[in-house]
Parts: sequence; structure tokens; C-alpha cells
Amino acid sequence: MKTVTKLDHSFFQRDVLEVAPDLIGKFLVRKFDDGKLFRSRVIEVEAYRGEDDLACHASKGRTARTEIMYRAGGAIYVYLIYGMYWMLNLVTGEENIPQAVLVRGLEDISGPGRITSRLNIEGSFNGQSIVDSGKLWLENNDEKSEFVTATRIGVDYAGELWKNKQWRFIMV
DNA sequence: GCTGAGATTCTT
DNA sequence: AGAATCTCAGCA
Repeated sequence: MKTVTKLDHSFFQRDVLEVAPDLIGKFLVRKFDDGKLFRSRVIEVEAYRGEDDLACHASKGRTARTEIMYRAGGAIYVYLIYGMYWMLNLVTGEENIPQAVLVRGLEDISGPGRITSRLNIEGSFNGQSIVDSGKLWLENNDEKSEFVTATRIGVDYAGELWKNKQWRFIMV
């Protein structure tokens, strides 16, 4: 029989390079204010890892914006890009080590900006918990998922070393 | 108070 | 392949 469990803190409090590929195939669940549920599998994510990673916002150090990434895994990091698109990220790893996973694609929705648009996710989600919020969480299942890796998108400014990291994970 | 860069998206 | 679009973070 198939068991479905909610991913808890222990899942997220690991290095982002472990968490990111592990997220592939997991179900992202959104409970809207009217009680309706939206559930779709995660098919694409990207890892952003530490102050050294020039593609990571935390490469600018600890600021009001990046503070959230220094929290222990399980926090939700949402920010606005291009003045119009909200990006959904999940903080991973131990406290004081800035990391996050960008949720880039779901089975039913391609593109990070479209996901948040469809799921009605905006700035108020920043800092909430992906474990406890009751509005957004992840579910495990017994299925195994395979993935391939690729370079991250939109980070050409990060320099040869970091822009070439194979830190994008895509379900096959 | 400014300034400008930006984990995108949609159109041509 | 290129423009649209505009907020807010980071400084001063």
C-alpha cells in the first residue's frame, strides 16, 4: 500500500545539494483560502548554495533580504523579480548556512513565475514554514523519480565557476 | 532619497 | 532573439 507523508524539518535540514534532487517527484500542495487543494509534482528545481555561490542572493552577505536564507531548513523564501514575478524558494540546511531551492517547474505548470501566479503565492509567504503553514507543504510518496542535471538559468552574471554548476535538477 | 539590476515571460 | 516592466534592495 502507498503511504503519503508530509515532508518535515529533517527533510529540509540537509545540504541543498541533497534536498534539491530529493524534491523531484514530490507533491507540492497548496491549500487556498477557500479550502480547495492544488496538488502537483515537482519536476524542476535549482540549488543556491552559500555566500560563495555568486548566483546566490546570499553572496551579497547577510542583509534584510537574504536573512531568511540563513534560517534552518523549512522556511519559505519568496521574492519579487522584474517587478512582477514572485519566485518560490525553500530554505534548506542548517541555521546560519544560507541555502535555498528554487521551485522552477511543476508537472502542471512550467516556469517559476507562473507557479506562484497560479498558486496565489506572494510576498506574505516569505518567512512562513513549508512544514507548518497549513497553506503550502510537500508530500512524499513511494514513487521513485529519476532526474538529470543541468546548469542554472539566468545566472550568467555569476562567473565561469558558478554559472556552470550542474545545480538544476529535472525529472525525466 | 536614488539608482539600477534582475533565479522571467511573452511576443516577434 | 528581444522587449516589456517596475519593485525593492543596497547604498548614500
